[in-house]
Amino acid sequence: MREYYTITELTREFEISTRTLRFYEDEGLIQPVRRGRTRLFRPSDRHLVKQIMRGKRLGFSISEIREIIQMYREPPGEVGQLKLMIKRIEEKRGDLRQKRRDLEETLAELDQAEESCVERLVELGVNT
Amino acid sequence: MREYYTITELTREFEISTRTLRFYEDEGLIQPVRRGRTRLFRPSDRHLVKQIMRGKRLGFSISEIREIIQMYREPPGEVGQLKLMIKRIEEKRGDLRQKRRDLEETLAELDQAEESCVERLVELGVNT
DNA sequence: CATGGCATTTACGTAAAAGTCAATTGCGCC
DNA sequence: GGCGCAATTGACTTTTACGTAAATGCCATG
Repeated sequence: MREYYTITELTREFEISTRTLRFYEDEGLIQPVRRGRTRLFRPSDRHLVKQIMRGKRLGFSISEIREIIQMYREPPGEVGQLKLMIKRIEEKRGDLRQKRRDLEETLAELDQAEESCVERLVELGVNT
Repeated sequence: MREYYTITELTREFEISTRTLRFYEDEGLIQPVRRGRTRLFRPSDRHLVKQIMRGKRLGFSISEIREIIQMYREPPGEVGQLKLMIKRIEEKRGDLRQKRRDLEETLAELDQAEESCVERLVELGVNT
C-alpha cells in the first residue's frame, strides 16, 4: 500500500480533472494532507474518491454523497445520535433498493428490446 | 385502461411539475396529442413518463434517457441500423451492470455501517 | 357575465457540478 | 541560480434540468 498519491495520479486513475478533486475538497468530501501547499492523498483519501465516483455513477448528488460518506465513519458516541444515524442509513438503503428495482426493470426491458432486434435480423436472414 | 390523462393527473401521480412534463416534451421524450392547445396524455405517454422517472432515479441524463427510450421502440428495418442498435443496447447494459456493482457495494458498506452502530448501541447497554 | 380554476406560451432565472483560463508558486535538477 | 514542469489559487464560464413569473386562453358554474 502506497504512502501517498499525487493529485495527477488520482486524476488518471479515476479519469477526472484536478479541478474536480479540488472541488470535492472544497465540498468537504476529502481532506488530503499537505506538504507545503501541495496536496498529498493517502490511501484513505483514494478510497473516499472511489466511493464518491460510485455515488456519482448511481446518480447521487454531492450532498447525498456527503451524507453517505458520513455513514461510513466511526459511529457517534451518543445514543440519540446513534439512533438517528441508523434511521438515516435505513433511508439510504431504501433509496438503493428502489434503484435496484429500477435497474432490474430497465435491464429486463433492454433484454426484450435486444431480442426483438435479433429476431428481426433472423427474419431478414442474417446469420447471427 | 383510461383513454387520456390530463397534465395535472400525471404531475400528481409522478410528483413532478407541469413545467417538467412540458420540458420533457420540448426534449422530445414524449409527444402527447392535443385537443385545441391542451395536452392529452395517452397510456403510452404515461408509460414513457414512468420510464423517464426510472432513468432519472438511476442517474441517467435526459439525453441518455432519450437514447434508452429509442431502444424500446420498434426495431429498425435496415440490417446496419439493427446491428448498430444491438451494439448500443449492449453498451447500455454494460452501464447498468456497472451501476449494479456499485449498488451492491454501497449496500454492503451501509450494512456494515449499520452493524457498527447497532454494536455500539449494545455496548452502551441499549435494548435494541 | 364574471369568477375560479386549469392550461398554455414566452422569457428570464437559478443551483449544481464542474470546465477553462490566467497568474503565480514551489521543487527537482543540471 | 535558472529552467521546466507540476501544482495552486481565483475568477469567470458553461451545461443540465428545471423553477418562476407574466400574460393570456378556455370553460364550467353560480
